[in-house]
Amino acid sequence: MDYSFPKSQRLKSAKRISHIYRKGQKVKQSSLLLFYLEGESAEHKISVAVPKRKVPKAVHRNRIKRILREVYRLNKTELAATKGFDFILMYLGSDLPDQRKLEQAFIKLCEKWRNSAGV
RNA sequence: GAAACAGGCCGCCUUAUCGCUCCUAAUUUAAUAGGGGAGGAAAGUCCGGACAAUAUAGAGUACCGUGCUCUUUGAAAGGAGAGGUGUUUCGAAAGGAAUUUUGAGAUAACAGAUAGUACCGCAGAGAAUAUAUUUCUCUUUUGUACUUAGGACAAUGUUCUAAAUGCAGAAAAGUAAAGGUGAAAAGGUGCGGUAAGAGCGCACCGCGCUAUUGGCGACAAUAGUGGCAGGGUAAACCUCACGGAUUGCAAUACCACGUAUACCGGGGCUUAAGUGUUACUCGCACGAUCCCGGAGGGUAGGUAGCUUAGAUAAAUGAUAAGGAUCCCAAUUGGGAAACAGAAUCUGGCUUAUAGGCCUGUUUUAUUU
Repeated sequence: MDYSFPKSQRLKSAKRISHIYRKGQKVKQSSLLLFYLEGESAEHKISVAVPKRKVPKAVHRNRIKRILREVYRLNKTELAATKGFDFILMYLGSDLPDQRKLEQAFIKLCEKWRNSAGV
Protein backbone atom coordinates (compact mmCIF):
# COMPACT_ATOMS: atom_id res chain seq x y z
CA MET A 1 0.00 0.00 0.00
CA ASP A 2 1.21 3.44 -0.90
CA TYR A 3 0.53 6.07 1.77
CA SER A 4 3.05 8.65 0.62
CA PHE A 5 2.11 12.16 -0.43
CA PRO A 6 5.01 13.78 -2.28
CA LYS A 7 5.19 17.19 -3.89
CA SER A 8 4.37 15.89 -7.37
CA GLN A 9 0.88 14.94 -6.14
CA ARG A 10 0.12 18.46 -5.02
CA LEU A 11 -1.52 21.18 -7.01
CA LYS A 12 0.75 24.22 -6.93
CA SER A 13 0.01 26.51 -9.85
CA ALA A 14 -2.21 29.44 -8.96
CA LYS A 15 -3.38 29.66 -12.57
CA ARG A 16 -4.48 26.01 -12.66
CA ILE A 17 -6.31 26.35 -9.32
CA SER A 18 -8.35 29.36 -10.36
CA HIS A 19 -9.12 27.51 -13.62
CA ILE A 20 -10.51 24.54 -11.64
CA TYR A 21 -12.61 26.84 -9.47
CA ARG A 22 -14.18 28.30 -12.61
CA LYS A 23 -14.55 25.22 -14.86
CA GLY A 24 -14.46 22.20 -12.52
CA GLN A 25 -17.34 19.90 -11.47
CA LYS A 26 -18.49 19.79 -7.85
CA VAL A 27 -19.43 16.97 -5.45
CA LYS A 28 -20.63 17.62 -1.91
CA GLN A 29 -20.92 15.40 1.16
CA SER A 30 -21.75 16.86 4.62
CA SER A 31 -19.09 19.49 5.28
CA LEU A 32 -16.77 18.48 2.42
CA LEU A 33 -16.79 19.95 -1.08
CA LEU A 34 -14.70 18.45 -3.94
CA PHE A 35 -13.84 20.27 -7.15
CA TYR A 36 -12.45 18.06 -9.91
CA LEU A 37 -11.25 18.39 -13.49
CA GLU A 38 -9.36 16.08 -15.83
CA GLY A 39 -5.67 16.72 -15.37
CA GLU A 40 -2.68 16.97 -17.67
CA SER A 41 -0.52 14.19 -16.17
CA ALA A 42 -1.31 10.55 -15.28
CA GLU A 43 -1.06 11.25 -11.55
CA HIS A 44 -3.76 12.77 -9.39
CA LYS A 45 -3.02 16.24 -8.02
CA ILE A 46 -4.86 17.65 -5.02
CA SER A 47 -4.99 20.79 -2.96
CA VAL A 48 -6.88 21.50 0.26
CA ALA A 49 -8.67 24.73 1.13
CA VAL A 50 -10.28 26.20 4.24
CA PRO A 51 -12.10 29.50 3.84
CA LYS A 52 -10.87 32.28 6.09
CA ARG A 53 -14.39 33.59 6.59
CA LYS A 54 -15.53 30.32 8.22
CA VAL A 55 -12.36 29.72 10.30
CA PRO A 56 -10.79 33.01 11.32
CA LYS A 57 -7.91 31.66 13.45
CA ALA A 58 -4.75 30.66 11.64
CA VAL A 59 -4.03 27.90 14.14
CA HIS A 60 -7.37 26.22 13.45
CA ARG A 61 -7.03 26.63 9.68
CA ASN A 62 -3.63 24.94 9.72
CA ARG A 63 -4.98 22.10 11.81
CA ILE A 64 -7.96 21.45 9.54
CA LYS A 65 -5.74 21.46 6.44
CA ARG A 66 -3.40 18.94 8.05
CA ILE A 67 -6.30 16.67 8.96
CA LEU A 68 -7.72 16.90 5.42
CA ARG A 69 -4.34 16.04 3.95
CA GLU A 70 -4.00 13.10 6.33
CA VAL A 71 -7.45 11.81 5.39
CA TYR A 72 -6.57 11.96 1.71
CA ARG A 73 -3.19 10.30 2.25
CA LEU A 74 -4.66 7.32 4.09
CA ASN A 75 -7.58 6.85 1.65
CA LYS A 76 -5.99 7.60 -1.69
CA THR A 77 -7.09 4.24 -3.11
CA GLU A 78 -10.74 5.32 -3.01
CA LEU A 79 -10.00 7.79 -5.83
CA ALA A 80 -8.12 5.31 -8.03
CA ALA A 81 -8.76 5.87 -11.75
CA THR A 82 -7.16 5.21 -15.12
CA LYS A 83 -6.70 8.92 -15.89
CA GLY A 84 -5.18 11.65 -13.72
CA PHE A 85 -7.49 14.19 -12.18
CA ASP A 86 -6.91 17.53 -10.44
CA PHE A 87 -8.84 18.04 -7.19
CA ILE A 88 -9.51 20.77 -4.67
CA LEU A 89 -10.85 19.54 -1.34
CA MET A 90 -12.61 22.23 0.63
CA TYR A 91 -13.86 22.21 4.22
CA LEU A 92 -17.10 24.12 4.73
CA GLY A 93 -17.65 23.75 8.48
CA SER A 94 -16.58 26.25 11.10
CA ASP A 95 -15.66 23.84 13.94
CA LEU A 96 -12.58 21.70 14.41
CA PRO A 97 -13.55 18.33 12.85
CA ASP A 98 -13.14 14.81 14.26
CA GLN A 99 -10.79 12.82 12.08
CA ARG A 100 -12.69 9.50 12.08
CA LYS A 101 -16.00 11.12 11.07
CA LEU A 102 -14.21 13.05 8.39
CA GLU A 103 -12.75 9.83 6.98
CA GLN A 104 -16.21 8.24 6.68
CA ALA A 105 -17.50 11.37 4.97
CA PHE A 106 -14.56 11.28 2.59
CA ILE A 107 -15.22 7.66 1.61
CA LYS A 108 -18.88 8.47 0.86
CA LEU A 109 -17.72 11.51 -1.12
CA CYS A 110 -15.49 9.26 -3.20
CA GLU A 111 -18.41 6.96 -4.04
CA LYS A 112 -20.42 9.93 -5.26
CA TRP A 113 -17.49 11.12 -7.29
CA ARG A 114 -17.05 7.71 -8.96
CA ASN A 115 -20.71 7.75 -10.01
CA SER A 116 -20.77 11.31 -11.34
CA ALA A 117 -17.38 11.18 -13.05
CA GLY A 118 -18.13 7.78 -14.56
CA VAL A 119 -14.86 6.09 -13.67
C1' G B 1 1.88 26.27 56.54
C1' A B 2 -1.85 29.99 54.37
C1' A B 3 -3.24 34.74 51.92
C1' A B 4 -2.09 39.37 49.25
C1' C B 5 1.37 42.16 46.33
C1' A B 6 5.94 42.63 43.26
C1' G B 7 9.64 40.30 40.10
C1' G B 8 11.56 36.08 37.30
C1' C B 9 11.09 31.17 34.89
C1' C B 10 8.47 26.90 32.61
C1' G B 11 4.36 26.40 29.68
C1' C B 12 3.55 18.31 29.03
C1' C B 13 7.32 14.12 28.40
C1' U B 14 9.01 9.17 26.27
C1' U B 15 8.73 5.14 22.66
C1' A B 16 6.87 2.79 18.13
C1' U B 17 4.47 2.97 13.19
C1' C B 18 2.79 5.94 8.84
C1' G B 19 3.80 10.72 6.45
C1' C B 20 5.78 16.09 5.17
C1' U B 21 9.98 19.78 4.55
C1' C B 22 15.26 21.36 4.24
C1' C B 23 20.54 19.99 4.33
C1' U B 24 24.61 16.35 3.82
C1' A B 25 26.54 11.67 1.97
C1' A B 26 27.10 7.74 -1.36
C1' U B 27 24.96 4.55 -4.97
C1' U B 28 22.25 5.71 -8.98
C1' U B 29 17.36 7.99 -11.29
C1' A B 30 13.77 6.25 -7.28
C1' A B 31 14.71 4.63 -3.47
C1' U B 32 18.50 4.51 1.16
C1' A B 33 21.27 6.46 5.57
C1' G B 34 22.35 10.52 9.02
C1' G B 35 21.08 15.38 10.92
C1' G B 36 17.82 20.09 11.60
C1' G B 37 12.40 21.52 11.70
C1' A B 38 7.23 27.25 15.57
C1' G B 39 6.48 31.19 20.09
C1' G B 40 6.71 33.83 24.75
C1' A B 41 4.07 36.30 22.70
C1' A B 42 5.63 33.78 16.10
C1' A B 43 -0.06 38.25 17.23
C1' G B 44 -1.23 43.90 16.96
C1' U B 45 1.99 46.50 13.17
C1' C B 46 2.54 51.17 17.66
C1' C B 47 7.97 53.05 17.71
C1' G B 48 13.57 52.08 16.49
C1' G B 49 17.88 49.83 13.63
C1' A B 50 20.17 46.79 9.73
C1' C B 51 19.43 46.04 4.46
C1' A B 52 17.51 47.81 -0.52
C1' A B 53 15.81 51.43 -4.17
C1' U B 54 15.37 56.70 -5.40
C1' A B 55 18.27 61.33 -4.80
C1' U B 56 23.14 63.03 -3.59
C1' A B 57 21.99 70.52 -5.62
C1' G B 58 19.95 72.50 -2.42
C1' A B 59 16.35 76.00 0.10
C1' G B 60 11.50 77.00 2.04
C1' U B 61 6.63 75.17 3.34
C1' A B 62 3.93 71.13 4.79
C1' C B 63 4.06 66.54 7.52
C1' C B 64 5.64 63.12 11.55
C1' G B 65 7.77 62.03 16.47
C1' U B 66 9.23 63.49 21.49
C1' G B 67 7.84 66.88 25.92
C1' C B 68 9.22 67.88 34.78
C1' U B 69 14.82 67.16 36.54
C1' C B 70 19.41 64.47 37.31
C1' U B 71 22.18 59.89 36.93
C1' U B 72 22.74 55.37 34.41
C1' U B 73 22.11 51.48 30.35
C1' G B 74 21.56 51.34 24.96
C1' A B 75 23.42 52.22 18.02
C1' A B 76 18.44 54.22 18.49
C1' A B 77 13.60 53.58 20.26
C1' G B 78 13.14 52.32 24.97
C1' G B 79 14.41 50.56 30.06
C1' A B 80 16.20 51.26 35.33
C1' G B 81 17.30 54.22 39.77
C1' A B 82 17.00 58.74 42.61
C1' G B 83 14.36 63.24 43.07
C1' G B 84 10.78 67.67 42.13
C1' U B 85 5.70 69.42 41.35
C1' G B 86 0.32 68.81 40.86
C1' U B 87 -4.03 65.78 42.07
C1' U B 88 -5.83 62.32 45.50
C1' U B 89 -6.75 58.29 49.86
C1' C B 90 -6.02 57.23 55.08
C1' G B 91 -3.94 58.97 59.83
C1' A B 92 -1.83 62.91 63.20
C1' A B 93 -1.09 68.15 64.74
C1' A B 94 -2.23 73.71 64.67
C1' G B 95 -6.56 77.12 63.91
C1' G B 96 -13.04 80.04 65.46
C1' A B 97 -12.91 79.02 60.17
C1' A B 98 -10.70 79.24 55.44
C1' U B 99 -6.47 76.69 55.39
C1' U B 100 -1.58 75.04 56.67
C1' U B 101 2.16 71.48 58.39
C1' U B 102 3.48 66.43 58.67
C1' G B 103 3.66 60.53 58.15
C1' A B 104 2.38 56.41 54.91
C1' G B 105 0.48 55.16 50.10
C1' A B 106 -1.85 55.80 45.01
C1' U B 107 -1.60 58.49 40.49
C1' A B 108 -0.16 62.10 36.16
C1' A B 109 0.86 62.53 27.37
C1' C B 110 3.87 66.36 33.95
C1' A B 111 6.28 72.32 28.18
C1' G B 112 2.77 76.74 27.21
C1' A B 113 -4.35 78.75 28.70
C1' U B 114 -1.28 87.20 30.18
C1' A B 115 0.00 85.06 21.20
C1' G B 116 -4.59 84.01 18.77
C1' U B 117 -9.00 81.01 17.34
C1' A B 118 -12.62 77.41 18.84
C1' C B 119 -15.67 74.65 22.31
C1' C B 120 -18.05 74.26 27.42
C1' G B 121 -24.54 69.49 26.66
C1' C B 122 -28.65 69.73 30.62
C1' A B 123 -29.70 73.00 34.54
C1' G B 124 -29.21 78.11 35.65
C1' A B 125 -30.37 85.25 35.71
C1' G B 126 -25.51 84.51 33.88
C1' A B 127 -20.41 79.74 31.14
C1' A B 128 -16.28 84.59 29.81
C1' U B 129 -16.32 92.01 26.58
C1' A B 130 -20.16 88.81 33.16
C1' U B 131 -25.42 89.45 34.81
C1' A B 132 -31.82 89.79 36.15
C1' U B 133 -38.69 89.25 34.94
C1' U B 134 -35.59 86.50 42.34
C1' U B 135 -34.01 88.82 47.07
C1' C B 136 -31.77 93.35 49.47
C1' U B 137 -31.22 99.10 49.64
C1' C B 138 -31.49 104.68 48.87
C1' U B 139 -34.26 108.49 46.22
C1' U B 140 -38.78 110.16 43.68
C1' U B 141 -43.91 109.22 43.13
C1' U B 142 -49.22 106.95 43.63
C1' G B 143 -52.76 104.66 46.80
C1' U B 144 -54.06 103.31 51.71
C1' A B 145 -54.00 102.63 57.33
C1' C B 146 -52.86 104.87 61.85
C1' U B 147 -50.76 108.82 64.97
C1' U B 148 -49.64 114.00 65.82
C1' A B 149 -50.34 119.31 64.66
C1' G B 150 -53.43 123.11 62.46
C1' G B 151 -58.13 124.66 60.11
C1' A B 152 -63.63 124.31 58.57
C1' C B 153 -68.66 122.71 59.88
C1' A B 154 -74.64 120.90 60.89
C1' A B 155 -69.67 119.41 66.97
C1' U B 156 -67.62 113.73 72.33
C1' G B 157 -68.53 113.42 65.33
C1' U B 158 -67.49 114.46 59.99
C1' U B 159 -64.03 116.51 56.71
C1' C B 160 -59.51 119.22 54.61
C1' U B 161 -54.10 120.26 54.76
C1' A B 162 -49.07 119.08 56.44
C1' A B 163 -45.44 115.79 58.71
C1' A B 164 -43.63 111.00 60.63
C1' U B 165 -44.26 105.67 60.47
C1' G B 166 -46.20 100.95 58.41
C1' C B 167 -48.24 98.24 54.10
C1' A B 168 -49.02 97.71 48.62
C1' G B 169 -47.61 99.34 43.57
C1' A B 170 -44.57 102.16 39.84
C1' A B 171 -40.03 104.73 37.94
C1' A B 172 -34.85 105.66 37.98
C1' A B 173 -30.54 103.88 40.25
C1' G B 174 -27.04 101.03 43.76
C1' U B 175 -25.09 96.03 44.62
C1' A B 176 -23.26 90.99 43.29
C1' A B 177 -23.62 90.09 49.74
C1' A B 178 -28.06 86.02 50.28
C1' G B 179 -31.05 81.99 48.08
C1' G B 180 -30.90 78.74 43.92
C1' U B 181 -28.34 75.95 39.31
C1' G B 182 -24.04 73.40 37.92
C1' A B 183 -18.23 69.47 37.21
C1' A B 184 -16.99 74.71 37.37
C1' A B 185 -20.05 81.22 39.21
C1' A B 186 -14.65 86.05 38.58
C1' G B 187 -9.79 84.74 45.48
C1' G B 188 -11.27 82.23 50.87
C1' U B 189 -12.49 82.99 56.33
C1' G B 190 -13.40 86.62 60.07
C1' C B 191 -13.91 91.69 61.72
C1' G B 192 -14.85 96.63 60.43
C1' G B 193 -17.56 99.55 57.12
C1' U B 194 -22.16 100.85 54.38
C1' A B 195 -28.63 102.97 52.62
C1' A B 196 -27.73 97.89 51.23
C1' G B 197 -23.24 96.01 49.61
C1' A B 198 -18.49 95.34 47.54
C1' G B 199 -10.45 94.04 48.57
C1' C B 200 -13.95 99.52 50.05
C1' G B 201 -10.36 98.94 54.62
C1' C B 202 -7.75 95.56 58.06
C1' A B 203 -5.85 90.52 60.01
C1' C B 204 -4.70 85.58 58.60
C1' C B 205 -4.52 82.17 54.38
C1' G B 206 -4.05 81.60 49.08
C1' C B 207 -2.25 83.83 44.33
C1' G B 208 0.85 87.00 40.83
C1' C B 209 5.44 89.92 40.27
C1' U B 210 10.54 91.34 41.91
C1' A B 211 14.98 90.44 44.64
C1' U B 212 18.20 87.45 47.63
C1' U B 213 19.78 82.71 49.34
C1' G B 214 20.16 77.20 48.78
C1' G B 215 20.36 73.23 45.03
C1' C B 216 24.18 70.27 39.10
C1' G B 217 18.88 70.76 38.02
C1' A B 218 13.39 70.27 38.14
C1' C B 219 12.44 73.54 42.16
C1' A B 220 12.37 75.33 47.35
C1' A B 221 12.87 78.97 51.37
C1' U B 222 12.96 84.05 52.96
C1' A B 223 12.00 89.26 52.22
C1' G B 224 9.60 93.07 49.63
C1' U B 225 5.52 94.38 46.66
C1' G B 226 0.47 94.26 44.02
C1' G B 227 -5.52 94.55 46.34
C1' C B 228 -6.21 90.16 42.93
C1' A B 229 -5.91 91.40 36.76
C1' G B 230 -6.16 86.28 34.00
C1' G B 231 -12.57 79.81 34.91
C1' G B 232 -11.70 74.97 32.25
C1' U B 233 -10.21 72.07 27.75
C1' A B 234 -3.71 71.92 24.27
C1' A B 235 -5.60 63.14 24.30
C1' A B 236 -9.20 70.88 20.06
C1' C B 237 -6.54 73.80 16.37
C1' C B 238 -2.28 76.09 17.80
C1' U B 239 2.63 78.20 20.05
C1' C B 240 7.62 76.92 21.83
C1' A B 241 12.00 73.62 22.19
C1' C B 242 14.58 69.37 20.24
C1' G B 243 14.84 65.58 16.46
C1' G B 244 13.49 63.35 11.56
C1' A B 245 15.30 62.72 3.38
C1' U B 246 11.10 59.41 1.05
C1' U B 247 9.36 54.51 0.06
C1' G B 248 9.51 49.57 1.67
C1' C B 249 11.55 42.33 0.82
C1' A B 250 4.85 42.57 -3.14
C1' A B 251 12.02 46.59 -1.78
C1' U B 252 15.52 45.22 -5.40
C1' A B 253 18.93 42.42 -9.03
C1' C B 254 19.33 38.66 -12.76
C1' C B 255 17.49 34.68 -16.13
C1' A B 256 13.44 32.73 -19.00
C1' C B 257 8.75 33.43 -21.68
C1' G B 258 6.05 36.93 -24.63
C1' U B 259 4.43 41.45 -27.48
C1' A B 260 2.72 46.13 -31.16
C1' U B 261 7.70 51.23 -33.67
C1' A B 262 -0.02 48.22 -34.94
C1' C B 263 -4.89 51.52 -34.52
C1' C B 264 -7.75 56.23 -33.01
C1' G B 265 -7.56 61.36 -30.88
C1' G B 266 -4.50 65.48 -29.17
C1' G B 267 0.22 68.19 -28.46
C1' G B 268 5.22 69.27 -30.02
C1' C B 269 9.64 69.50 -33.67
C1' U B 270 14.29 74.49 -30.77
C1' U B 271 10.67 81.51 -28.52
C1' A B 272 10.34 74.27 -25.18
C1' A B 273 5.49 70.29 -24.95
C1' G B 274 6.99 67.12 -21.33
C1' U B 275 9.88 63.74 -17.89
C1' G B 276 12.81 62.99 -13.39
C1' U B 277 14.15 64.88 -8.61
C1' U B 278 10.68 64.11 -1.36
C1' A B 279 3.96 65.59 -0.67
C1' C B 280 3.88 71.05 -2.53
C1' U B 281 6.65 75.65 -4.32
C1' C B 282 11.20 77.44 -6.11
C1' G B 283 15.60 75.62 -8.02
C1' C B 284 18.42 71.81 -10.73
C1' A B 285 19.10 67.88 -14.47
C1' C B 286 17.40 65.50 -18.99
C1' G B 287 14.92 66.60 -23.36
C1' A B 288 13.05 64.52 -30.30
C1' U B 289 12.39 57.46 -34.42
C1' C B 290 9.25 62.55 -28.89
C1' C B 291 5.14 63.10 -25.25
C1' C B 292 -0.03 62.59 -23.31
C1' G B 293 -4.81 60.22 -23.51
C1' G B 294 -8.25 56.27 -25.42
C1' A B 295 -9.20 51.32 -26.70
C1' G B 296 -6.78 46.74 -27.00
C1' G B 297 -2.81 42.88 -26.60
C1' G B 298 1.26 40.17 -23.97
C1' U B 299 3.63 38.47 -19.47
C1' A B 300 2.84 37.59 -14.27
C1' G B 301 7.55 31.11 -14.39
C1' G B 302 12.22 30.71 -11.84
C1' U B 303 16.97 32.07 -9.10
C1' A B 304 19.16 35.35 -5.65
C1' G B 305 17.59 38.59 -1.57
C1' C B 306 16.39 34.20 2.55
C1' U B 307 18.97 32.74 7.47
C1' U B 308 22.54 25.71 11.44
C1' A B 309 13.21 26.35 10.90
C1' G B 310 13.44 28.54 5.91
C1' A B 311 8.50 27.04 2.84
C1' U B 312 6.33 29.74 -1.69
C1' A B 313 -1.66 27.44 -2.84
C1' A B 314 3.03 27.75 1.83
C1' A B 315 6.66 21.75 5.85
C1' U B 316 6.74 21.38 11.29
C1' G B 317 1.44 16.32 11.28
C1' A B 318 -1.52 11.69 12.45
C1' U B 319 -2.34 7.06 15.11
C1' A B 320 -1.22 3.76 19.25
C1' A B 321 0.95 2.68 24.08
C1' G B 322 3.08 4.30 28.65
C1' G B 323 4.26 8.13 32.31
C1' A B 324 3.87 12.98 35.04
C1' U B 325 -0.11 17.39 36.38
C1' C B 326 -5.22 18.78 37.76
C1' C B 327 -10.64 17.47 38.64
C1' C B 328 -14.68 13.77 39.83
C1' A B 329 -15.30 8.95 42.13
C1' A B 330 -11.75 7.29 46.22
C1' U B 331 -10.81 -0.41 44.75
C1' U B 332 -10.55 -0.94 38.70
C1' G B 333 -12.28 3.81 36.30
C1' G B 334 -13.78 8.46 33.71
C1' G B 335 -12.52 13.31 32.11
C1' A B 336 -9.53 17.97 31.44
C1' A B 337 -5.12 20.50 29.63
C1' A B 338 -4.61 27.95 28.20
C1' C B 339 -3.33 32.02 24.64
C1' A B 340 -2.00 30.94 20.07
C1' G B 341 1.10 29.18 14.02
C1' A B 342 7.13 31.64 11.47
C1' A B 343 7.37 34.39 5.92
C1' U B 344 14.21 39.29 5.26
C1' C B 345 16.63 39.82 10.06
C1' U B 346 16.74 42.37 14.64
C1' G B 347 15.89 45.89 19.64
C1' G B 348 11.60 47.63 22.22
C1' C B 349 6.26 48.69 23.36
C1' U B 350 1.17 46.89 23.68
C1' U B 351 -2.46 43.08 23.98
C1' A B 352 -4.01 37.45 24.96
C1' U B 353 -2.67 33.40 28.30
C1' A B 354 -5.27 27.10 31.81
C1' G B 355 -1.83 25.43 35.12
C1' G B 356 2.86 24.98 37.69
C1' C B 357 7.77 26.45 39.97
C1' C B 358 11.31 29.96 42.36
C1' U B 359 12.68 34.63 45.02
C1' G B 360 11.43 38.93 48.01
C1' U B 361 8.03 42.02 51.18
C1' U B 362 3.69 42.37 54.39
C1' U B 363 -0.15 40.00 57.36
C1' U B 364 -1.53 35.67 59.94
C1' A B 365 -1.80 30.37 62.10
C1' U B 366 0.91 26.36 64.46
C1' U B 367 5.23 24.20 66.84
C1' U B 368 9.75 24.82 69.69
